[in-house]
Amino acid sequence: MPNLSPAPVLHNSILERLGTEIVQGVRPAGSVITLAQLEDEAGVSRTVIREVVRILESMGMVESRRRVGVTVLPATSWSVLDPQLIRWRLTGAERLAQLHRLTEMRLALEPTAARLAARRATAEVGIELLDLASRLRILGEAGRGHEQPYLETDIAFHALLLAASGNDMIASLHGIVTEVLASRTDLGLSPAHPVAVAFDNHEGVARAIMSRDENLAEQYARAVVMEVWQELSDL
Amino acid sequence: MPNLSPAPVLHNSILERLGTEIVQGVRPAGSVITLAQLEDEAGVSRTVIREVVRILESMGMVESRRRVGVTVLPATSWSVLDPQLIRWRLTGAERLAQLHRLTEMRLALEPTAARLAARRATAEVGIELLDLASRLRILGEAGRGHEQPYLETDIAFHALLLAASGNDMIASLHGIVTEVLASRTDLGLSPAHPVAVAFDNHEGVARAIMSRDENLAEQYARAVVMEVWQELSDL
DNA sequence: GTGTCACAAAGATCACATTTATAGCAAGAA
DNA sequence: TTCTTGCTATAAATGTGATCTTTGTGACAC
Repeated sequence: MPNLSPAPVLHNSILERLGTEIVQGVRPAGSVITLAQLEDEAGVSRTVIREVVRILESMGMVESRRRVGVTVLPATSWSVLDPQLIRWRLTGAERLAQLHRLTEMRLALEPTAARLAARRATAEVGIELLDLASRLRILGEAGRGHEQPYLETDIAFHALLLAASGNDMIASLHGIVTEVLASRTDLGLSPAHPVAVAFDNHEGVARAIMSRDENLAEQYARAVVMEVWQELSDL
Repeated sequence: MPNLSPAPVLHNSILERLGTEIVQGVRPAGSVITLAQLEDEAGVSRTVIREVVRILESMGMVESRRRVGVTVLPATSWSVLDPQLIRWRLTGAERLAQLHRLTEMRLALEPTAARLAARRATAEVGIELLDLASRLRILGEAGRGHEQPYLETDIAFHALLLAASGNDMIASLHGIVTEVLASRTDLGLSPAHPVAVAFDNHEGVARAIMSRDENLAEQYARAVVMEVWQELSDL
């Protein structure tokens, strides 16, 4: 697992603070603050604050104007697909809503990714997918569906599927899948014994891709996500 | 139309320059440059350069390390869904490849957006969608399919559709649709007289949403995007 | 309303202190 | 010899602070 936590440079921690504060509504849209205020609120120098504000600005979260200050922008203008922002919105009160949104994104992406993969994936990738799918079955049938290895295998399967789409925009969203799956386990929603049809669906995706059956691959992938989607709707 | 062009502040123009240079391969992955070099290459002060590098860093395009300098990262780690990066990749040699990627994203998103809209959209939104769809028919049958009003109506239709999904992550991707449609007209691919089935499909989406038929809405939306997808595949 | 004027705050530059990781070299062990 | 291990010099980012310039806003006068 790559180290996702950013280097312990000053501006990163400040960015993290400000970002989460905005997301959680501590600093609501329309609220204004000057660089000088931010400066001594955080107890750092001008330069650091400016760099942080610049990043937030490039994410559409704030706007910096002369003579006015730094204004928090409404959520409608945020770059909600930015990985950092995705993470921030998974904390606090927003978490469940965010999980819903993310799962809907999966519902859109994974079936299409499977379709594209059926068209483009190499034989090796197909084998790898099938291998991961059968490992899921083995772990699941052993009653280990709620443990770390199952989660990791699941993540690997879906990341590979998205990558196999051959579209880097789709592949770049593997972080979304990772967050959803991890949160699911985290919230205790992952059963020790997953239903058998889940294994069938995963293997179905892999087999359909290997036999280049685009429609079937899409169907199975949809079934996989639908299961989680249903589960989440009940909450 | 909101003003998308950034304020004419110094760091924005430098950002634009550096960003496109990286995207177009002028600065390949792995290439290293120091802040000092960038500084007098661009002829601006250190502060400006630092802010630019921070933004590129938050987009996963460069990495800044002590004692080494600023390293360009491989495309695999870029935030390819960042609106700025999307625009950059639509310039130069990357353009056609980017259009393919974007269309594939549409293929994933729009059918699901239609499905969600059928579940959630208000009656007003349904009416508005149908209105836009019939305007498309009127303009198209009048042989004005390649003109600006048609393009604008088309963009409005799809933006509203994505917004009606009720998922802000999906809605945030309307920029993608706008770019694809605009490029299509720009490249002269939009016929003066679009095929009649295109109007049927747009209206079909609107009507299915109004009658809350999720499956039908998804099907029609897929048909709409498929048409463009086919078209683009022939290039 | 319309102009203009004062000023607050961001934008930009500069100089300098601090930190850290790399590279190079030296000494010792295998 | 060759391969570690450890030290050291130093390049470059990181961080601080002071200062000047620019511009948009609000208020005041007309």
